[in-house]
Amino acid sequence: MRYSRMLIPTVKEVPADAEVASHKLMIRAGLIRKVASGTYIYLPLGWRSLLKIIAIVRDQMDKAGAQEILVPAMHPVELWDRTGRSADYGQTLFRFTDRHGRESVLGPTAEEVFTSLAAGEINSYRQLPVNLYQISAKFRDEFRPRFGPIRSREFIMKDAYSFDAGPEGLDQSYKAMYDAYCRIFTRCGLTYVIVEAEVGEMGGSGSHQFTVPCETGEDTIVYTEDGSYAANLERAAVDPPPEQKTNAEVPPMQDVHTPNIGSIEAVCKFLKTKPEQMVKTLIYSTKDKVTAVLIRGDHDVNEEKLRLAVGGKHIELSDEQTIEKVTGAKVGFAGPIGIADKVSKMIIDHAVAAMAVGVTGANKTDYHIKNVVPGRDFPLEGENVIITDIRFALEGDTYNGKKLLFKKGIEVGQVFKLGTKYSEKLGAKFLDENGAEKPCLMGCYGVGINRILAAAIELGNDKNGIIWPISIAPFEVLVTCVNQDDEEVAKVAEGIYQRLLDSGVDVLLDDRLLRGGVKFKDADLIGIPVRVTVGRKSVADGNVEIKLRAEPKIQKVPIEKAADKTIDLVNSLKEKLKL
RNA sequence: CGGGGAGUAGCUCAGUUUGGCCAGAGCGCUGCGUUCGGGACGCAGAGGUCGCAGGUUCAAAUCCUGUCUCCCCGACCA
Repeated sequence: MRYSRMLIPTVKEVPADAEVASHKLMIRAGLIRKVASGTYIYLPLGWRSLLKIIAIVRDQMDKAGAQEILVPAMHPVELWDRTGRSADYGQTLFRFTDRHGRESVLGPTAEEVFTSLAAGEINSYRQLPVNLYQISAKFRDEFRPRFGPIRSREFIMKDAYSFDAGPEGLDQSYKAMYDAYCRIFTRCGLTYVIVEAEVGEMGGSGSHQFTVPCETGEDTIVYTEDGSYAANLERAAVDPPPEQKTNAEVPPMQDVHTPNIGSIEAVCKFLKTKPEQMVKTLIYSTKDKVTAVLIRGDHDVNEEKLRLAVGGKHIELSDEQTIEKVTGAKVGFAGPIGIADKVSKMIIDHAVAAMAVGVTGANKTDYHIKNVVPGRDFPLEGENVIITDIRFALEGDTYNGKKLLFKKGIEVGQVFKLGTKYSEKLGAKFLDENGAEKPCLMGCYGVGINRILAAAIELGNDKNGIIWPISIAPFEVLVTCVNQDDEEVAKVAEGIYQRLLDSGVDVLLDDRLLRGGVKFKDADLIGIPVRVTVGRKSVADGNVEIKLRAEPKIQKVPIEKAADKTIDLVNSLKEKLKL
């Protein structure tokens, strides 16, 4: 391609609404433009990179035995109602009504559609296993789209769904995808970590998340230094803290007047105590039941862990009315004393159970209680009392006695063992060799195509611009003709360009009638891995210059050897990515 | 949805406090000339319903009301 004919609108000024490096550079290098909040146009350079990522993903999926299909982005809402996810997904699900009044959703993922396909077409164990995938636009009405393409409302995802006859088969399918993902991310030039992940609203029995560590990531991964444990924050388990003992006998509970002081912070200031001495009592609701949740003042509830503690049901904070009804007090003054009888379950974080004494709400507006002793003043055992781990890990907590460390990252892929959640609800059943009807065991596997692009830029950039891994760079080689108006120079550049083209190299020729400085700045900004510089200076000596974007070194090469040398460099860069 | 901020030229922004001067600057764009290996310079030019709708006023980018959009922080989220 010729630069002079391409739409590559680079900009000097840093865009006002971009925060992170990848977002800024994608705009500056002319890869994307925003259309509306969370929706982006991919311009020629950006789209070329996405296509290369897609090609890598497709290649690896096909090699892993999966088959590509395409399903509609528009799904009838009934499918989502049948699995209950229409409600569970809540407002993140884009919905619309057509002229006949039929309600549809824009697919944020496609378990329902793939499973209903399997329900119709797969009837026998002889057809299993099967793994189907698509690469297509997905839609999520994010609460807050941000960081450009890292969290957008429309994005491209590769989603695969495996169907197996038994658990061993599922394990194999899962492993095949897991291994394919490792190859995909390696070939895309990413460094990544694999962590245990929570299954969330997906449902199922196990999951791994592929995350690219970088400062600007939205995900937090939790790991031990020795590498024996790694999980994402939603999942990360913590040890119960050692039981605290007090030497002295704790005096009886005592009400304290705390007018209009409801927040942990305010109460601590007022009572001159610390958040870790407080017990927060939160009222949660499932569909029809109310649960009291006790957690230490300095901890936060991990709703995924909480969801598991109540048997995997959807759970959310109760509304104000319910809280006031249960506690008999305004929001901010809930406490554990005497509440066990008023709720269906009382779930106590094990850090609370380990406390010797604490401060709690009094279930009385404007009052708190001092000298509360777990076990003495509220029950630690009983039919409806559960003591477990329901909080988010904090840096410095331990798991299996080892200190937990945190790292930020961008999630680029996740694999799930779904089991029979969807196949049962949507009737994806088959007859086994004994003629017995069984639901398929499913797995699902997602790759965020756009996020790979963003993550690669987060990892590969300097103050001058992007530094692409060659596998997903919009072009492999840039031939910069420094003096386009000099016939001799232009001819040399053109010759090298043609030879590279003929050899199948993905090459861009900067043939614009511009000053050298502008071309060099653009070259660094768009970050093509190999640059061949053709200018009067060196052509006079019969040479051109070859430079890698990632390295400062410039080497002079005779004109006639330039193309071959360039091809060698391209091949060695590809080799490093195991291509 | 709660809190904060912003909408003025293609882009980045000034002007709004205290209504009145022709609605401005830099970058980008067009033409001409000089320049030409790290975002050159000079001259000439094009480009704006000041987010939108009402209102107040002799007069509104500026004041008032409503509304839309975008960004940041938070809760939520594969």
